[in-house]
Amino acid sequence: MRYPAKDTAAKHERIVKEASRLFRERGFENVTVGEVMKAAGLTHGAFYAHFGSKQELQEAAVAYGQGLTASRNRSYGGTKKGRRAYADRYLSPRHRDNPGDGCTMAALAQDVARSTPELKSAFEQGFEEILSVSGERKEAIFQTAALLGGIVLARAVQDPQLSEEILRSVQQKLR
Amino acid sequence: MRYPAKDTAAKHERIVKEASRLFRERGFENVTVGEVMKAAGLTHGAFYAHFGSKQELQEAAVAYGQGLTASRNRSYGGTKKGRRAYADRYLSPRHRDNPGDGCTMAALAQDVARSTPELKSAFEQGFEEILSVSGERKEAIFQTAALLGGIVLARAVQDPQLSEEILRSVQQKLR
DNA sequence: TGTACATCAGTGAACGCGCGTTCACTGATGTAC
DNA sequence: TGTACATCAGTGAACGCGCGTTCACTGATGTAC
Repeated sequence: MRYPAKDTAAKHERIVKEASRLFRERGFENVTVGEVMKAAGLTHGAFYAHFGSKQELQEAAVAYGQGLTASRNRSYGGTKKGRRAYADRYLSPRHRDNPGDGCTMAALAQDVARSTPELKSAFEQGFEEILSVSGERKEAIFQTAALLGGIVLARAVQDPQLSEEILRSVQQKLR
Repeated sequence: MRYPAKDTAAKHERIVKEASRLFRERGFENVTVGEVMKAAGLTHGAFYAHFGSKQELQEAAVAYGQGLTASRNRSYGGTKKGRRAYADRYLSPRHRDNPGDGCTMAALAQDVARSTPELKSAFEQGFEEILSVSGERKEAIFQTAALLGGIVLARAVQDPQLSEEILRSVQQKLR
């Protein structure tokens, strides 16, 4: 049957949102199109009414996720104080343990690095937006790298104490 | 037919070595058992004479790769000067463009983060070894995070100029 | 405003391919006597 | 030292499953008159 045109955009956005969350939680390869559609409250066949391929969804999801991070950054401002507060939040156990709600770069940067130019461009565009709201450029690049590396390491080790130590060390050194 | 026992260990190591390289280049999910075995000069069926599963190979490959990084770190020493020289090499275009020969953490940390406790343990053990040869602990953790974040970002963006800028920025800030 | 009809988002079965894994088989090596 | 035989790394075909994608079909919505 034909569905209300006014709902289409909302459904589209729901697909992107759920995809972004699931991809951040598990990576592109470990999330199926079917899972994303189910999370969005639809069946898998409908997917191709919204996107040409899973690859396209990845691009939309990365762009969306980078936008979220940019918004979050913006709310802290580009001052030294703002950056420090952002760093504390970024390097928290809560962020570490909830990649699905967290930074897209911290969850998917390596997958993006191995992927297509289109996906890298989506990543890059978001990264530039993040830089543009984070104060002095070189400083912002460095802080992003340190934060990213810190949380990635904290997520990759098994021992909770070591994980905490990593978060604390990066946090302190960044002050 | 039965094969010379003296060659078995060498073949085993070749499998791990090629797996480590291929995984670093493309990630666990984008490398097949068959490809690894072909790279090692064997057919895929023989794989299960060496490993119980692909998962086990991932663990061996990460342990091996982390060992390589530890050796490299060791050769630079834990002095301030050594760390700086290491950082310059780590943040080079050459390292960025050759993940297969590069740091395992920079290539696979996010994949490890999503994987099993066993894999995280292999990663962690190597990380501790790296720390143990890198001078003052907190300093070493921070530097590792910044280097990791820097190269991961440099690999994930599409524009070569931005990529260079990221490498340079992290390099300079780390001095 | 009412009526006929074309549209197209969504459904769910099916397709086809690739991958991890299994398995029957091989035959030189290593071992027991 | 020689001989009989068991072993097992390696081969290559096959299996089974999951996934991305396709497709025939549905029927309320939107449109033309």
